[in-house]
Amino acid sequence: MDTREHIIDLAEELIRTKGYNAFSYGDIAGVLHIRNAAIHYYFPSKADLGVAVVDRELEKIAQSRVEWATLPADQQLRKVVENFYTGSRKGWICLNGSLTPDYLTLPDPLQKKVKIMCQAVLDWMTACLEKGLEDGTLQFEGTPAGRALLVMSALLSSLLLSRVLGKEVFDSMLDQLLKDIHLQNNRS
Amino acid sequence: MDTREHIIDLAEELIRTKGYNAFSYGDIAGVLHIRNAAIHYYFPSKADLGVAVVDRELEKIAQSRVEWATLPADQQLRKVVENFYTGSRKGWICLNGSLTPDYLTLPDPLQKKVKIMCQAVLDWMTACLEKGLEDGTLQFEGTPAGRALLVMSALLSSLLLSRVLGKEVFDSMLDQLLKDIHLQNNRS
DNA sequence: TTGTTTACTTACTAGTAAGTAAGTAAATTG
DNA sequence: CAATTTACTTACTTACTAGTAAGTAAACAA
Repeated sequence: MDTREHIIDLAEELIRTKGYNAFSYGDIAGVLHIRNAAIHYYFPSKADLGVAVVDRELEKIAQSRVEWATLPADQQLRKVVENFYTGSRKGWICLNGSLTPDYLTLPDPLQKKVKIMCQAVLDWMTACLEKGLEDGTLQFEGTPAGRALLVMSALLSSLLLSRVLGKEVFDSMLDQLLKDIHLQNNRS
Repeated sequence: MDTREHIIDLAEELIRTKGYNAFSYGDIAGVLHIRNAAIHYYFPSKADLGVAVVDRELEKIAQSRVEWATLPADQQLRKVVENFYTGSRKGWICLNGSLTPDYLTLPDPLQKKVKIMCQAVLDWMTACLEKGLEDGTLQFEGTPAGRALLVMSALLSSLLLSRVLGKEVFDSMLDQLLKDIHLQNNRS
């Protein structure tokens, strides 16, 4: 019954399926059976709505980091992969995969948030890989920071490409990706 | 002086910087000092223009495959990487990186072309990695098809992420990526 | 009970989008 | 030379878009 949260939910879905520039307040209003102006009441500009979506994602990331902090690195990674698997089934790409291609067209405050979000994901992934080396649950070539970029990149692209080329692509990519860090893929 | 080609040039630039949904005929008309309707003369609908951009890219891919066919696999890959490096310097992402996130919003004929383009890049990359195993210029874990997905993914994402996080990201990713296929990065 | 805030709606503006129809000057063709 | 095609322009329509201003019914607070 929380209209504000409903709006953010739908905005996230629209951004992750159609992209920031391809959705309008009308899309959301239609589903929620309210008027466009009601959305402007909560989010005066579309930029504000975009920022709210990214802010909520940033909170989720921060929460997960705390919540999973005590788990071994391989289990943390499995949980991340699980999230991407859920997205893939729904045909949703990740926020970074949706917002970074449109980066140059985004309003300034949203650009800043996207930058923060990218860095947050990368930092988390780097920390996770570092921990994996320490607790012995992961092994890979190169530095944790460099490997983190490739892992992030593969996760992002797996959603983009599997939507176009078919879901097998998602499994195939994750299989190869996890082997690169010596993590057994227990889905395939 | 070939207006038609000029229009495709600009459309490609716009798609690769701002995205398909964020550019208009007006953007192109303004630069070329012609009217919107002149663009409709060559490309009746925006879908036609999008298709023309992808078709030209498909031709370039086919041409390169033929032209480089006799080169060792590592040299072929270096040429591909060179292309991405050029894109990165200009802040252009690749067509797949731009069009796959918007996939669900694209007009049907353009969706079909994007699918064909993705598959063409993937096929070429797979063939290239296979050849690398045969001619001994490349070594990697897993199958050529699986590795090709990761290479393609890393190239695509390197452009997306380096625009947001800084150009160092591009170098860092390519370094790690090339090491995974035992190809020395002669740029860093 | 009165005043204020919350959560909207109605009605509107101004701008931009793709796309079309009709006209035209210049080049090309028969 | 006449007819036609090429490469546009002008002028327009239709459909959205984000965003705003003013109003309102219900809930809440003093």
